[in-house]
Amino acid sequence: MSSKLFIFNTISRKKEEFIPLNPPFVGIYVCGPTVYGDPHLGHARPAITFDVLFRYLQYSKYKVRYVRNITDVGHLENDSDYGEDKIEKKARLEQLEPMEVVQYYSDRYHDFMAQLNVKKPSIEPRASGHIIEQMQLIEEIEKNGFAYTVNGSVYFDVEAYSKKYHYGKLSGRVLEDLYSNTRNLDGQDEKRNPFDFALWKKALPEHIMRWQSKWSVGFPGWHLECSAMSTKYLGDVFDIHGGGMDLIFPHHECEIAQSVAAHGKETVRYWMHNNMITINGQKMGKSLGNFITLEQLFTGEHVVLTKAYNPMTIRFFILQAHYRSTLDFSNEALLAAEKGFDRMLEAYNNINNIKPSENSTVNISEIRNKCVDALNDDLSTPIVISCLFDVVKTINGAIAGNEKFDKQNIDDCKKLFDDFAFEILGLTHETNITNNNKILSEVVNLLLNERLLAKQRKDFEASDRIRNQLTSLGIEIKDTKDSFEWKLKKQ
RNA sequence: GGUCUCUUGGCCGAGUGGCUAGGCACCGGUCUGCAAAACCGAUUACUCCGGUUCGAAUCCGGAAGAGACCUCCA
Repeated sequence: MSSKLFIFNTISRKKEEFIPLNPPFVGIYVCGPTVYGDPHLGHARPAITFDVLFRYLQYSKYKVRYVRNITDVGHLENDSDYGEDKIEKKARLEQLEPMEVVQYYSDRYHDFMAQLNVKKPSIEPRASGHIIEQMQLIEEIEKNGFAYTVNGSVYFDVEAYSKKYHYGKLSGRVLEDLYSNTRNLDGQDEKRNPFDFALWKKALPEHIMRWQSKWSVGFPGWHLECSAMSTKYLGDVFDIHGGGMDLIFPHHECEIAQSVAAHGKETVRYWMHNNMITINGQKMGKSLGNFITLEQLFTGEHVVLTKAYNPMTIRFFILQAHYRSTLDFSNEALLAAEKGFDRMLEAYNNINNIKPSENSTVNISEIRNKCVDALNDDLSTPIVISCLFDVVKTINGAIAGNEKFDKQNIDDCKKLFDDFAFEILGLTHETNITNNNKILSEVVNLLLNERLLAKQRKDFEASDRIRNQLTSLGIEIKDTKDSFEWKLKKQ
């Protein structure tokens, strides 16, 4: 089978072989969060998707520079007419500096991403730290004749641009359609055309974040930061740009236009977009009241959840779907994922209990090849997981005596999980609470030894009483031939 | 309204022109004093209507339903 990585390039709408510009180096830029709100499921999906890409490329011996930005400028506009940002409102009410809000939610984001075992990017630039670069970019665009200034605000001239280049090539938009379909919102009379977008915006008196520029005291347009920061850290042309599908238009379309307008060429070679998340089949949205933050997920405090889910369950669940499919969250689906993932870890822990035999009935290298092929086929993590479950089945079969592993199989099997489940998919073993709490562990062993004695003298009433009480406390008991095993069940 | 995408068994979710992933649930069996776990086995699919084909859930056309985006909002 092929050992080449293919990824779906949004701009060509095809799977393309991934060939880095300067191997072994790979540059990736992913749109990170706007840190004015608590991190939610919509943040987890791109973070995990591109984390797996990052991990897989590193596993494949590439030297990857992964840049994921923090947006902390441009969205603080204090517009009391409509659509006021709740966080901004809160910041204002509590008399916080915008940077305090930014710091708080950046920390929250980092904390939750760490819980999801998302690796830190190589560079995490902030828009507010790159105002000069953004101004320089505007000047380039201006110099090339693709921008105009009105009342201290600078706008990108889409019409001028589209005479020379193709505006809409990423999203498939047609300019003529945009003429007729773009809504006319208030406060847009400065623009020549409704689809023009701001490069620099003059600050209103009540606007908090503002910088001096040659055009006005103001702030950069919201598409600009990614164009400026990606090329600053990854070069004029770089390999992969990722983000959520909702960013394709207008955000990424505008990024392309800005870069081409400034440099005369496109900067991104492969565009990758993850699909959205739904809750019980419905779009997740603040207005619909079905918005689930990561904190709510981890504590279980949300109407659609019956219990708390730990971060690895969420990660596992997200990876069970392909990143370009919509993924539906429901309590039932999460329960199923939790159980399945537990079973997988249980089997992994049981590898050590397999007694090696002379011959073998399993073929681990074949499954390993399937895993590699799956990842090479546009990061098909669901297939990798299904392959791992095939191994789970053979491990359990070996314990039950239906399969035979030789010494090499056992090592290969362990390596397979270590590489694919843990290193590349980034799942982690649960820390076994029995190891962390010696006293609990010894008390449970004590009780179960008493139960064993009761069983031996056929006092089943006593033995069942001990078992039932321990079970109701959340301890799962497994009887073996002459002994027992136990573990703590999740809440 | 425009552009695009999707529609798989009780639930989630892969996939390919014919050999019918995987997880969870359910059912039967093995094991067990009884359970649990595990193992073995069975059952339930491809929204609808046409067409292409020896053969389509997979390709083409149409219908219905769902979703995404349509500008300063991630």
